[in-house]
Amino acid sequence: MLDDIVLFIQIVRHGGLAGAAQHLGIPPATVTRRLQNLEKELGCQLLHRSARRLALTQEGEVYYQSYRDLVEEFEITQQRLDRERSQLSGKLRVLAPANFSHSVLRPMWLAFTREHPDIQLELILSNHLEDMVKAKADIAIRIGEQPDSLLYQQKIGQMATVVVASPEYLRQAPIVTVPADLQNHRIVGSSLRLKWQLTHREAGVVEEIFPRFHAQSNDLAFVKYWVLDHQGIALLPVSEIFEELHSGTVIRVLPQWQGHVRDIYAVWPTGRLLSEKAKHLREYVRCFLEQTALQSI
Amino acid sequence: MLDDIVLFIQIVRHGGLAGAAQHLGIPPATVTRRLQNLEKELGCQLLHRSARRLALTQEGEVYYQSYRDLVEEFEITQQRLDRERSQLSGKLRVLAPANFSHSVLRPMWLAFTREHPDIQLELILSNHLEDMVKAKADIAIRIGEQPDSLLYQQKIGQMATVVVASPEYLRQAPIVTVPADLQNHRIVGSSLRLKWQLTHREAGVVEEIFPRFHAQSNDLAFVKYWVLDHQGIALLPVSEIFEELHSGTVIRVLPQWQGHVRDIYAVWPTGRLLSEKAKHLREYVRCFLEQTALQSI
DNA sequence: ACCATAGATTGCATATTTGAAATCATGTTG
DNA sequence: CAACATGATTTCAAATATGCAATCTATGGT
Repeated sequence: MLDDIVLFIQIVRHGGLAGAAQHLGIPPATVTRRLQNLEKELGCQLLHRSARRLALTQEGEVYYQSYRDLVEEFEITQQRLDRERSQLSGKLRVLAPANFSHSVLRPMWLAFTREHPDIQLELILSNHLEDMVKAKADIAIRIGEQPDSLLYQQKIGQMATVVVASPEYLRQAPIVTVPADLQNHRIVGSSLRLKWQLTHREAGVVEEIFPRFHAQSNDLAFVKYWVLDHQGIALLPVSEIFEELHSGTVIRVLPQWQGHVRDIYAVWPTGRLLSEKAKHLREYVRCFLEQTALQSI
Repeated sequence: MLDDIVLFIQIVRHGGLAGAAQHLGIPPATVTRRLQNLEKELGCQLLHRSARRLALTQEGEVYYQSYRDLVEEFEITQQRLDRERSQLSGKLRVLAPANFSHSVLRPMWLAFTREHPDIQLELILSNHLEDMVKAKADIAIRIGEQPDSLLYQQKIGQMATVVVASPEYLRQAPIVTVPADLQNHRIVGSSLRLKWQLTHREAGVVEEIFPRFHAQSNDLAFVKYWVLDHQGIALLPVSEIFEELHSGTVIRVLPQWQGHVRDIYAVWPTGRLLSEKAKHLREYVRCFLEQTALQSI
C-alpha cells in the first residue's frame, strides 16, 4: 500500500510510468500493474494515461498533494539511515584513550589502517573523556563503563591491573610470594584506588589488601615513573606498563595474581546507526583484545 | 519495504508480533516473515524476540525513532482521505441555485432525500453565487462555468432557453412561424442578453435576432411576471418557467427553436476528495438532467 | 492522412508471498 | 519442578506478484 503510493508519487514526479520504472529499476509492467492495483484499492482512478500523455485525475491530484511531502521525508530518512550504515569507505572518527592506544593498541591501529586503506581513519587520542557528540566521533573506545544514558556501550574486552616493580627494586627487597607479603614493601599507587583486590588466576581466591602507600598520585603515568625509578611496587593497568613489561624494565610481582579488572567498551551515541565501518572497527578491536588476552599477560 | 517498516512500527507499538497481527488483520506468520525480511534487507536485527518478551535492539531503536512520526503522519493522512471518501452516510452540504431547485430540480431533491434516508442533506439554496469554502459545502450545482481555478467542475447537463408567451397574449397577436416574425411582437427580456441566438432543433440552423424590447429587467423572475401578465414574448431558461409550461399558463413560441444553451456544472473545491456521497449526488443529478432532457422540453 | 515510435498494457511462465495449522520455545503457575 | 499457556516460528499448498516479450495505442512528424 505505502509502497504503491510511493510508486505513484514517483510516476507523477517522472511524468510517466516508464520514467519511474527506469528510476526504480523495475520493469514497466510492474509499474502498470501496481498502479492499477492501487487505483483498485483506493476505488478511483489516479491518472489519465494514454500512450503519450499523462495527467493527474482530480482524485490523483488530491492524493499527490497529500502524500508528496510525506514520501519525500520517507526517502530522506531512508537515505540518511542508509548513509549512516553502509559506508565501508570514507571517514571514520574514533575517540580512544591515548595511553592505551600508544601501548596495547598500537599494533592494532597500525594494522587497521594498513588493512583498510579505503577507510580514512581519524584517531582522536586523549586521556580525558571527551564529548563524543561534540567531537563528532563515530565511535569511541573507553575504559570502564560510562554512566551516560545517551550512549550505547558494548564490552569489547577487559584489561587487568598487575602488580609490578623494577628488577632493581626487587633485588634489594624481600621476596613476595603471597599478597600479604606486600605489607613489608614500599608501595606506590593511585590515590583513586586505596584497596587492592587481588585474584588468584587458577584458584580464583580473592584477597583484599589496604597497602600503606609510600607515594600516591592521581596520575597513573607518574606512578609508573616511581616504579621505573625503583621506588617500590605498584598495581597498574597493563596498558600503562605494557612496553616496560615486554622490555623487562619492569617485571610482575605475584604473577599468579591480578588486580581488579577494568572493562573496555566500544561506545557510540544513541539515536544514530553505527556505520558498517564503525561496526567493523569495533569487531576488529574486540578480536584484537581477545587474541592479546590482556587479562592474563 | 516501507510497508514492512510500517509493520515494524506497529509491532513495536503493540509490543509484540501477535498484537500487530491482530490489529492489522493479518496472520502472525506473515508478520514474522515480513519482519525477518525487513531485517535481512536492512542487514541488522531490529528486535530481540523470545517467546514471551520483545525488546528493541540498538538498531531497532534507531529505526523506530526515525520512522515512528512519519508512519503516524502517514496513517493520519490515510485516515483523512478515507474519511473524506467513503462515507455514504452522514452530512452532505450542497449549494444550489434557488430558482433551479424550486422548479426543475424539485422532484429530484424530493426523490434524493426519499431514496437516501441515511444521507443527511443540507440544501443551501441561493440565487447569488456563494463561496463554497466559506459555506463549508461539499459540492455545489452551478449554472454556467465558474472562472475559479480553485474549483473542480464537471458538466452534468445543460439547460436551454425557450421562447414563451401566455396563451392570452398569443391569441391577440400575429402568428409566429419563423424567428423573423418576432420583430412584429412585444418582447420582454433580460437586460443581460440583448442578442437572441436561436437554433433549430433538427436543422441546427442558427438565427440571430436583436429584438426591440418592450420591457427589460436584470431579474428573470420579473421577466416571467410580465409574460404571465400577457405583456409579450420572452426568451427564458426552462428552469424559470418550468411549472408554467407544464400547467399551460405559458406556452412555447417557435417550439422547434431554442435559445442559447447554458451548461450545468457540479463544482467542488480542489485539494479535497469528493466524498462518495457527494459523488453519488453528482451522478444522481446528472442522470436526472439527462432523463429530463431539458434541452428539448 | 499516413506512418513511425514512445510508452502503456497484457500473456504466460516463474518466483515470491500468503494463510491455516502444526510446531517450537519460554515464562508462569500449581 | 513439571504442566500449562502464550506467543513466535516453520511447513506446505494456494494465491499473488514479477519479469520478459509481445501487443496495443495515441501522438508528432512527414
